[in-house]
Amino acid sequence: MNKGVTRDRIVTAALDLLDEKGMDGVTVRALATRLDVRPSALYWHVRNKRELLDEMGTAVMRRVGSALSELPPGDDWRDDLAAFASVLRAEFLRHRDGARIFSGTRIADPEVVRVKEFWFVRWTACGVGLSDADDAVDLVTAFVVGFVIEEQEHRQSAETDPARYSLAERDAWLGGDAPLVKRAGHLHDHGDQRFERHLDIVLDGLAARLKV
Amino acid sequence: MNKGVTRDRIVTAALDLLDEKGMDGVTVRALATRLDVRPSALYWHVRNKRELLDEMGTAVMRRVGSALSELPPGDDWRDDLAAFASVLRAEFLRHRDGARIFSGTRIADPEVVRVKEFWFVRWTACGVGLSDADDAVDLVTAFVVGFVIEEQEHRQSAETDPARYSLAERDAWLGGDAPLVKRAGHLHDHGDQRFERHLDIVLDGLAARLKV
DNA sequence: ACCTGAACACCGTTCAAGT
DNA sequence: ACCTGAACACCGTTCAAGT
Repeated sequence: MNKGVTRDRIVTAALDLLDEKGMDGVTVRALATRLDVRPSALYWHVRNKRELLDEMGTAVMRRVGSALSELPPGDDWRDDLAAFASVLRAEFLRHRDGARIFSGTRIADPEVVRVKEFWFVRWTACGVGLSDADDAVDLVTAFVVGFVIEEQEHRQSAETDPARYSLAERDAWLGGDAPLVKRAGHLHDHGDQRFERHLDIVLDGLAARLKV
Repeated sequence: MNKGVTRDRIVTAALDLLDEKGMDGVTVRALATRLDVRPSALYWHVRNKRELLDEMGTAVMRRVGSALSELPPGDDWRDDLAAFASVLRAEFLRHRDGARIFSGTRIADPEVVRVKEFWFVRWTACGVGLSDADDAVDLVTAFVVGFVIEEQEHRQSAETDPARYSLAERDAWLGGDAPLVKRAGHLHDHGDQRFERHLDIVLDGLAARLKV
């Protein structure tokens, strides 16, 4: 009944492995075991490990694309970009170290490209310049990547090493020479509301350029 | 004369190895060979590979901190953040895959913390709220990380696989269904001027919140 | 204090051979 | 067409033993 090791099954199993064991756990041999097959068998379906990693990234980006195309179109570029940012973050958060691992992946997946074309058509119709529109998508992407890398790093090391991000430990480590940095640490929030706030700042900056 | 394998020499050699061979080339064994010593010897100086990686990241962040403290202080928060962004990008660019590898690293290095305190003192004196100031530093950091990851990914695969980012190949791949995406690709620039432009957008967004 | 030697339990990848 | 078996050249890490 395991007859039928397809490229798709390999990629799915690899993503499961990533979530369970982390990046170091995604080995060709562990993958083979999980698919009930010998390691060398995988090389019939996939050229090498690098190609497997690319395929995993593509799968994630495909999800981003289809999640976006199922969403009702926003009222303007700002709505569209806000939706894009949220969906991208959500898909990164689904997988351990998702932002770091999948950020390099060619975002030029067909699904995502189709959505982008759709945006460009509507935005330029509203008077937004094409290269400004292109800048906007890339800038939001960069922001989300950077934000979620930090977010996941923080979450994950909070699990494995709770002391590392405890405020008390931090205060002690900082000593007496940095009172404002210390106070800022206590004001620091996390999660969705922080993301929305920072995203709004980026979109505010874009508004200055994109407005006709 | 090789008597004296210190933690510092290990980290320096590891960074050299990273630049020459890439991330996969940074192995404990290659490092030992380069230091003219047996692999197990390194474990006297360093707990494990993870600790070595952390140490590499700390070294990079220390450079960011000292580069900043040697710079003349800017006129306002915007100058300071622009300088920070440029220095951070420059240090990431010094090392292969620098942004991806070192982005997770505790930025809470003493040197960097000292610079941050200095900023906070001056900015809050100008009426900027402390938590806004903290947001600003983190937001700029996230942007730089995201921007440079994309930038390095692009540069490096342009070296190893020139076809991958050729416009002609891209146009062919896109087909006829995405004319705007295709045109946008031709308008797309790279390097310093792109960075400065995107950074300005982020700073514009921040200006709306930070101004008294 | 600092390093070697030898071992252990792993890796990714290739390729002839099987079915 | 799809998979196994066996091999190759690697990994990180531990630990007794040397100096």
